[in-house]
Amino acid sequence: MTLLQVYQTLYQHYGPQSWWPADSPFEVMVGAILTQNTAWNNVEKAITLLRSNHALSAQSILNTPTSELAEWIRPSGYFNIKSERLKNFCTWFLEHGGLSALNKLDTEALRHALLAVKGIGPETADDMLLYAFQRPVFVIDAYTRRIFSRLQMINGEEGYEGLRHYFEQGLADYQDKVSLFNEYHALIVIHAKMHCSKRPSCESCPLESMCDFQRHTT
DNA sequence: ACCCAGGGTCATA
DNA sequence: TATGACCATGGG
Repeated sequence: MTLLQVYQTLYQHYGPQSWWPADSPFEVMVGAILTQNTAWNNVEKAITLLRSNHALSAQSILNTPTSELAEWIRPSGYFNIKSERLKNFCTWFLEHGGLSALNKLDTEALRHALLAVKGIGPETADDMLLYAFQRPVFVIDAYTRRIFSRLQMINGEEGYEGLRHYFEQGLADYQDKVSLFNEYHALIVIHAKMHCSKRPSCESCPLESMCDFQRHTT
């Protein structure tokens, strides 16, 4: 079983996902912070509140008192921490000259700069790199670990960077990596919600024939 | 009432 | 390096 075959199976079953659901790259990045360990449904409510308060720009977020910002993003959970993280990110964003200036950095430099922001870890940074900056970076999340260890393609104990390299190397021959990685991660998330959450429903799962789930649990 | 979600930081050993 | 505690809402 290859990474490309798994991708094709998911794509044929679920179709194109056209991620990331947002109106602008900046909104992608805000969403990436708000969705940390949180259901996307709750993030949408928070973003709607930010939009209705005209707080979907770096400057307007920084102009908002942290306590008020926390109220607006309350539905996304962890609202006190996340309001701090949003402000950290916005300060960084403006100090680096905004989107156009950041886009001139190469991918490694941009990734390093993102990871220096308090509140942005590897997955959040890679969400931003792939879905806001269109860089060929494969996003690793808990679903990726779960699905591919059940497929016995990884053991699940690898570190984040190790897994990222595994996926990026395994798909190195592919032409349009940004589009492929974009769809692939989206398909992993959609598929996991349907079939591979911590309470799996394996009936009519498109990966059933390759999946090892029963042997793992019994 | 319990489990989980499109993580990350910090203190401790 | 590797655990554990903590953050907090809303849907199933």
